Amino acid sequence: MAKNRGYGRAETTTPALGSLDFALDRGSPVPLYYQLAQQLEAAIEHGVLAPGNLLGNEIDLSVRLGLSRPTVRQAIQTLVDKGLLVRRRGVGTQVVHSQVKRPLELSSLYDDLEEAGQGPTTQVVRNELVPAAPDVAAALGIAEGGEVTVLERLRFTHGQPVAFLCNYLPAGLLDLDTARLEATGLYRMMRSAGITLHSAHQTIGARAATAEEASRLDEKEGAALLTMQRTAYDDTGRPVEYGTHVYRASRYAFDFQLLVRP
Amino acid sequence: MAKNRGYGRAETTTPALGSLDFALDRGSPVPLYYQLAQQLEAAIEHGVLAPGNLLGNEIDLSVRLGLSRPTVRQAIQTLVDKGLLVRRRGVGTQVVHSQVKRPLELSSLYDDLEEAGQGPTTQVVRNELVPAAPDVAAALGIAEGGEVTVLERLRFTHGQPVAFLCNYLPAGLLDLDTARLEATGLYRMMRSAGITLHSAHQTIGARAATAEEASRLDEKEGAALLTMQRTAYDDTGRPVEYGTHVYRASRYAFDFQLLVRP
DNA sequence: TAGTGGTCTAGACCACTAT
DNA sequence: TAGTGGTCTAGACCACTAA
Repeated sequence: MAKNRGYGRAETTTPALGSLDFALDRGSPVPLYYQLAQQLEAAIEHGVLAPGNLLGNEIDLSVRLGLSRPTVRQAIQTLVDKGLLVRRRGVGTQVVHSQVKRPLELSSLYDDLEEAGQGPTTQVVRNELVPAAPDVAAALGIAEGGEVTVLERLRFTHGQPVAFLCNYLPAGLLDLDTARLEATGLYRMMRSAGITLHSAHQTIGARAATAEEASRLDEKEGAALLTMQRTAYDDTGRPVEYGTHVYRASRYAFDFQLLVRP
Repeated sequence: MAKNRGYGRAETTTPALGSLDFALDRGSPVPLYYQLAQQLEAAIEHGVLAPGNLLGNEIDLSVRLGLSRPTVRQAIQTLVDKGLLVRRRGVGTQVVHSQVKRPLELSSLYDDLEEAGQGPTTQVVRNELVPAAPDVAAALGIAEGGEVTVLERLRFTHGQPVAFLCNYLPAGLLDLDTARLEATGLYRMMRSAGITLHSAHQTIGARAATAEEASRLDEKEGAALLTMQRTAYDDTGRPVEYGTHVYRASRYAFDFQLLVRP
């Protein structure tokens, strides 16, 4: 009995990849497996490798490319991790039917808006050192009453307010120049300060706007707002930012791609 | 100049791990790297390996365990992928300071509620075959007007409505028995039918409740609701489900853990 | 300079899938 | 049965970090 579904599409189409030539540069500092992965990804992106296409077995590939099998496997694995390829024992490696574009990102509102061509601007409302409230202290792993930077910003696109952002950061983590904060996003400033974000915990909810929020965001009192709380961690697992954000639901929604880890 | 932050914690604590003994069973069908990864994870979970602890270099580890270095690396890599360990060239491998519990999940409302001890129940409002509307057809990659199953459910906890779920599935994908749908979740039914979810695209937003939604969810008209649209794909990338969900913001919020892929 | 992880090789055997 | 990916070994050299 097939454990399978009644609506089929051909599992394989063409063996393909025969004439595909990959240019590997052994002199480059870029790892060989990475060069291969990039070129495979480009081939998939450009449709040279169509969904359902088999990639050919790893041994042949490694011989043709003059690489060892583990190296080829490493290249393939990175694309499997990205969700572009699927491996099936006894079958082969094939291009996933429907592609996943953004595997997952710790999204930055500023980057999101800029990418969407929304020309974001920022107005810093508050930027000072304060003693940590209990929730902030807990989120940042700091003693209650310890110094933290509080940052309140209004974000606009096309002159319209989109969100009110309140963030807390460990004091001294970063030079939070107000002018730079208005010219770029917080995450970009952290990145350029050598802080690499690694993970985050997010809670997304909704509620009605208070009178104050309504006036700040140019909504009516009681309008639906989207809320997000986020704690972000750097690559050693130290909390580097805790934020409470409020978005106008009429102008913003969260959009992600999820991958299920096997 | 240090690219580093002014609030420090010691980078390393104890070399540790000296007496930690791992039991590897070569007769087991479970891969060696996986056995090692599990035992390392358990040691971290139980605090035997504390945050900041160095793991000792890979060569020594492999000698001590009687494994080859690539096998040990593979074990470590899976934990790095999970966000439990950090590797630094020239430094070593250490346990992340603040741990990430759920790296990421394609969350199922039913499972979420059950896990939270909320005893979810479901009422199937509608379960029939209909021709696909344009948006549904586009999401499922099916011809417009083609047959799809439409499923409308109300989900409760403690007798209170939490969400109204509307899902579309390719016709014939799954046997959608109403009784089973009321006893369990849709994703569980898909999983037990051999469909392995692989990725999904989600949009989360908010809006005010319409009169109809308000009466269904026991809210007032205009109350803030949390909305989600999701298209889920199986491991070959075929869309297997498209859904439009509405949650009572007063009773539900989305909660995730995000990992940034390097 | 010594020690670490990052990359790479050239094999081997096994488990699973399809025919 | 033939072909595939999954796992594993025992080395090698390099790039980076810290002292």
